[in-house]
Amino acid sequence: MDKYVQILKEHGLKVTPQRLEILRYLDTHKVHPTADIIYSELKKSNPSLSKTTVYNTLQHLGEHGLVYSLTISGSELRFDSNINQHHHFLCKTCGSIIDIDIECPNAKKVEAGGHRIDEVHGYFKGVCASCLKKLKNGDD
Amino acid sequence: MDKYVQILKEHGLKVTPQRLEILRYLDTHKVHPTADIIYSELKKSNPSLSKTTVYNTLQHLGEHGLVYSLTISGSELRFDSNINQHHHFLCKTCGSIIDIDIECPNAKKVEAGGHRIDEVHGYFKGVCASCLKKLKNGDD
DNA sequence: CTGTTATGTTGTAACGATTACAATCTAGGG
DNA sequence: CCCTAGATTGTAATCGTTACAACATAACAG
Repeated sequence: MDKYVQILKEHGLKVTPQRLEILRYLDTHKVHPTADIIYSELKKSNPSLSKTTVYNTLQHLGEHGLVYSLTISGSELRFDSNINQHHHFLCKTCGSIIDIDIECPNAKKVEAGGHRIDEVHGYFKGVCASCLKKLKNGDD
Repeated sequence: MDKYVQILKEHGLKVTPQRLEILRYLDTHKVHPTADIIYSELKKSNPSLSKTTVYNTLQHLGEHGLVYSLTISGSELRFDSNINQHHHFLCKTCGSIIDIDIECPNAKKVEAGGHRIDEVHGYFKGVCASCLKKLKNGDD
């Protein structure tokens, strides 16, 4: 059985072509796309796709822990299908979001305050190594 | 001289009644308000206040490091006048944002990757201690 | 104190991301 | 194969934020 069909079934979600395509897209394009990017890309092969479907599906997948939404940019949500705990770096020059493979060692302290943690987001913002290099070369 | 007048002058910003009021509001209401909350509250004493002024001022203050904007909610910016490094907890039940007084020990690792870090955001989302207590009592 | 000017303020309109809604369609069980 | 709950679609509405142009004012020079 198709990998994505199986994932949906395991979570009790109805299997539809749209959901399969969105799942596949997220799994094969790990660049933290926005809903609009997903919509635009998938519309190429499925012109009747609705943006509402993309939003609905992303929400459903999120409720089932299959995707994770990042608020790092502040103006739009970005979606990540990598569920392992990791942090993100946003380059304010080129706009790219880079995975940072570290976990937060502080969570336990927060739980010690009596709160229940469902999500941990670690965001760093600045200028990425690649853009820094370009800036330096520009100075010559 | 007024504390807020001094802050503005130190940063080369023109001193206007609007800016003073916004600065004062942020300094005396450390609840991470949205631009709209600041606007609504200050409009009571200054009915001619424009929302654009609030946004412009918040942006200016941000550029001068006097306020810090949080993207924790994903749908709106929230503003914090506490410049010391700390993290935030968003309660998905009551919506409140709680300061978590810890620093991120991971920043050095990110810098080791060659990136330049300007901002560090640590967000936890879940249910706060107070809401958890209420939920428990409700079970009785 | 007064005139000048750069800068700040205001109100309205535009914008972009997201959500609401109602009509239509379809996956999946019986 | 049929039924129905749930999914999809398209449009319109909403919300936070930004753009813009007219007007007002802070700050500085004289």
